[in-house]
Amino acid sequence: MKLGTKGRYAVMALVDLVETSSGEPKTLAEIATSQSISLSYLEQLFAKMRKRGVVKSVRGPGGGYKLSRPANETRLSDVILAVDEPIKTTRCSPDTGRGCGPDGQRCATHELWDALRQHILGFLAQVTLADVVEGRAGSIVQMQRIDSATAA
Amino acid sequence: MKLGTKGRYAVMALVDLVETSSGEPKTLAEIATSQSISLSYLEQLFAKMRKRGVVKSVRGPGGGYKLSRPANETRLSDVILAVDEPIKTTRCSPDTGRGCGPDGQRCATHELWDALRQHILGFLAQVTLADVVEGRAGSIVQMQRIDSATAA
DNA sequence: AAATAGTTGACCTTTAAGCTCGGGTATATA
DNA sequence: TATATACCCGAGCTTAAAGGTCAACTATTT
Repeated sequence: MKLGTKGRYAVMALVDLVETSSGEPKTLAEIATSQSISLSYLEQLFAKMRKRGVVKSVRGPGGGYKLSRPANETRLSDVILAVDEPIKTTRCSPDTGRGCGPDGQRCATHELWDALRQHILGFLAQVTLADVVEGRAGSIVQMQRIDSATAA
Repeated sequence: MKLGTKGRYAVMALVDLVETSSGEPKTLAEIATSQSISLSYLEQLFAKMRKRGVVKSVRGPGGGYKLSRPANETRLSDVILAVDEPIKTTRCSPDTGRGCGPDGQRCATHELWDALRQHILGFLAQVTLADVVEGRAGSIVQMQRIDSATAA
């Protein structure tokens, strides 16, 4: 997970795209102006989203971008994974060789961060663009401890 | 949320502390060696955790650090919040003035990131140090979509 | 007093996030 | 076929912050 500005800008731009949708593709220049984001930066973000199939592009005059699928089928996890690159929660493994020894303890925390990452992705996969636009993003996902023992 | 190395190192160090616990306080120098983390860096982390009440220190010869409370009552959210400082999911509000106009659209995404942050914290609050040590951190928290409408 | 061990804060170093620039390629209209 | 529009792409700059070190100090025990 990254959760930098890229993900934020991408979602903001897509929200803008949904709200002003009219069937016709919308140009990045318009979005850049109304959201005050650099055009070049937007181009990078949309290029990535296009590769991931989140949006479609129409070239030439009158062209622009459209969502590939309806807003209520566009998951935020797709958006974030498209623009915010891989992930890197651990430096273990064949990285620096530091931390994480061969003593087995390594995997205890390793497993934890994996679980957290999965959890975040799970959340984002449950929320769609439509949820965000319609302001119900905050109250859609519920969470609870499964386990019985040792809960303080 | 931050989720940098600080949080990782802090948890690793505390796991080490729990696993080798014997009632007696443990010195940072020992942890530094066995986890191959810089001593000075550890000192910074533990100082923060002490201020937050996660650990207690004992000074002088024979001194060191101990957990303030049992491992199964030490929540990871306390640890992370102690070492990984504030949070900063949005640049809206009176920051740069960019993004987030007075057009109301601002709060749509704003609310989303808040929800995500809350969700992450919620997760970390459900998992204790004991969970990590005993390797059950991965399968403790469950999540589901509440809402009925519009789920794709 | 002497050794141990925590405490503090300034400061250096490196990475990568964030953003810009300049040139290219496709397509639609005239 | 010319021209304007708008997407496409990759190199590269800049800066904030994350990651980590150093040195000096204070408290406590033996």
